[in-house]
Amino acid sequence: MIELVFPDGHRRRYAKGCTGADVAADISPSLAKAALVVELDGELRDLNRVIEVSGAIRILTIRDEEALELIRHDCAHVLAEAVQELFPGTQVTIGPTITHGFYYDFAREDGFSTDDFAAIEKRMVEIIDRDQPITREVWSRDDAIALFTKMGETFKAELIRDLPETEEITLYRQGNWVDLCKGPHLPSTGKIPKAFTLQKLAGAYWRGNSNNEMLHRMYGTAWRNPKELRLHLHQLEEAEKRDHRKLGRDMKLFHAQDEAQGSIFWHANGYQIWLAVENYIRRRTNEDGYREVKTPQLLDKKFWELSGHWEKFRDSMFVVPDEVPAAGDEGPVLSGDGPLMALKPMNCPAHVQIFKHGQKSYRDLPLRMAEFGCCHRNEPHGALHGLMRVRQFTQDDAHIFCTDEQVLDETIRFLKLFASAYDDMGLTQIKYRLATRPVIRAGSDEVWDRAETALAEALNKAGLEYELAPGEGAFYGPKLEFHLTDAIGRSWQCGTYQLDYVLPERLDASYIGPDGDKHRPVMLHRAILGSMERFIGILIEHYAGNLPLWLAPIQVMVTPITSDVDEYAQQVADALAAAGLRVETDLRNEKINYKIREHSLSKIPVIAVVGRTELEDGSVALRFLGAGARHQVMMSVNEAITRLCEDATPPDQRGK
RNA sequence: GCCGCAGUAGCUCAGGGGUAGAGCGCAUCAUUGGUAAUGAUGAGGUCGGGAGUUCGAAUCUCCCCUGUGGCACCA
Repeated sequence: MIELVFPDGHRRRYAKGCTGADVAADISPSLAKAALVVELDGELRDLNRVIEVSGAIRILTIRDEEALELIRHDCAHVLAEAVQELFPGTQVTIGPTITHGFYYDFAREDGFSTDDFAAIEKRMVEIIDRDQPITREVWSRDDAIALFTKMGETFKAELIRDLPETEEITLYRQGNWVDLCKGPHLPSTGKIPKAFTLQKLAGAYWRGNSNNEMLHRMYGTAWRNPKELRLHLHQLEEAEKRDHRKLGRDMKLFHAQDEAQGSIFWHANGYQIWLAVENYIRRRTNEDGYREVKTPQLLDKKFWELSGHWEKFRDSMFVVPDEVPAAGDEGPVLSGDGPLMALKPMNCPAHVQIFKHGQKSYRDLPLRMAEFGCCHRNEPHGALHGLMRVRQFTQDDAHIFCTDEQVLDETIRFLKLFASAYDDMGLTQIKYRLATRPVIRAGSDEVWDRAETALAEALNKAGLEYELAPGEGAFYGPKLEFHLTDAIGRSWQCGTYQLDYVLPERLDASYIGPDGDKHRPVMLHRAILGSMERFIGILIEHYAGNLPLWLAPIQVMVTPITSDVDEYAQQVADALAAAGLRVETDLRNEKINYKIREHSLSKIPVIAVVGRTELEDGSVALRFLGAGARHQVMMSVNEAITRLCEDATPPDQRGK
């Protein structure tokens, strides 16, 4: 006999060799029907798997989050079975669950089209209707490899071969279809709710390596019931409305066009956001002991050779020959013989040149050198994405030259500045990552040990939770990465903080120590926002375009109701503008309803409505975005100025 | 760069081997209206580019470009 303990503390004794299904049936017929999987001492197991030992048991139904995960996993299996039935010769590979759904990677010469989805979904429903039991089998490694090899499933055979020796090899069978899988699974295909849909088709490299074969990945989403599915699809549509590319058009912020692929044309409204953000960071860094510099766009290739980037990243640099182009139309414009320069992809070597200019003393350290540096990188075409991934971008960059002993304090100091800036911007969901030494790297292990320890200690002292990203550091040092999420849940790196013992060496930067000898400084590369472009994209999506007043391009729209008050409207606008607010007037011959709608849709935070009443008593009616007409407030022009100026003050200047 | 999808008016999109469509926007006129679309009239596109099939291509085929969703990459 064994004894099972239930979540409510009850204990029951069962014959050794009973299954989860037996236990559920023993409790109630309805539970027997609803049970999908059991959790035994924290391990999820198939309902029909024999329970050999005593332990804590939990019987999971569709209401449990873990069960939803299983449903998604089973959906992936059913998808694979459907695809193999419909497209003979297709090989299966892996099919895990992801947030909100699942995918499955297939190998097939001819690939697939989204036009195939309807037929595949129909077959999936048929497989569910077959309600075939899903059974677990334990196989020996060699037999399993032989089985899949015989079936022509070379990818599966490779997977098994690479499993650790200790791993138990389990196969799951549903009807005639069999797959290598760790499990667990639902008892039968019929338990899968018909609340799934295939969403998209994409290429994905086998084992994530671009040298390997390209597989065909089908993504799907699956839920407990059709209502949940509909809700999820609706949420996706809503999220798309926050897309910065769409809002960028609607709010007249920026555009991109073929002739400057991957670069942004900032319109007046968009550039106003840029300026507000840039000036904010400029104030914050100045206050924190940085000095701002400006360095050249075009630099001789020797700097990139020295830094090591020429070797590693030359294929994504814009290289420019230093040569007078041919004046005539005949023949090539450039001979190609000129010495090579490159548009800077980063600011570091240029900052080192400033550091090296004139002798530096240990008394100058830490030396914090900042630049809003415009950089160019020839990103792969498939990587370009709105403002998030561009070929020309501006970093709120800075380099701190310091001694080894100063690294910890500087890191803590930076983390404080960083956290406070993001707080002011209203961004709270930040993922901190510590990226450690990559396989190919410069510098000794001892140096890396020291650098990684310093960053981890600073994070701990700053009280920040972080995740480790082993092997993802830069070749010259470990990094801290600061990631933010866009409207549809994609994660983007914004800020960065990198420790570098290599570049000062390679570019021969030194300072005179108290001992009178030359020493190497440590270089800290850091950016709070990262790329201005990407950060603004994130801000737009975070606020769904409804930017706080201090960031909004147009803060107030003064709108007369009839044309008799046009002159007064202009006076009000002039008074607000004189107080430093960004104001426009809408004197068009349109009805007030129309104007309110239009300015609300273009996300202008405050509409100042003026009519005859306001003209008579020298007032304005302020209508705030999202609050509606009921919450509008009447006040004198002077009161409006006081109130709006207060709201429009950047967070770092409040109370000053 | 790789795989899927898309490209028709400024924007959103319909259409589809035989004279290019709608709504919004824009222009003009009328209207002066108190809080999310006033009405009328008009202008605007050789349907992303190139080649091919055809009597005839925006439509079919191929190549290229760009965008887009992923994958890979991201100093």
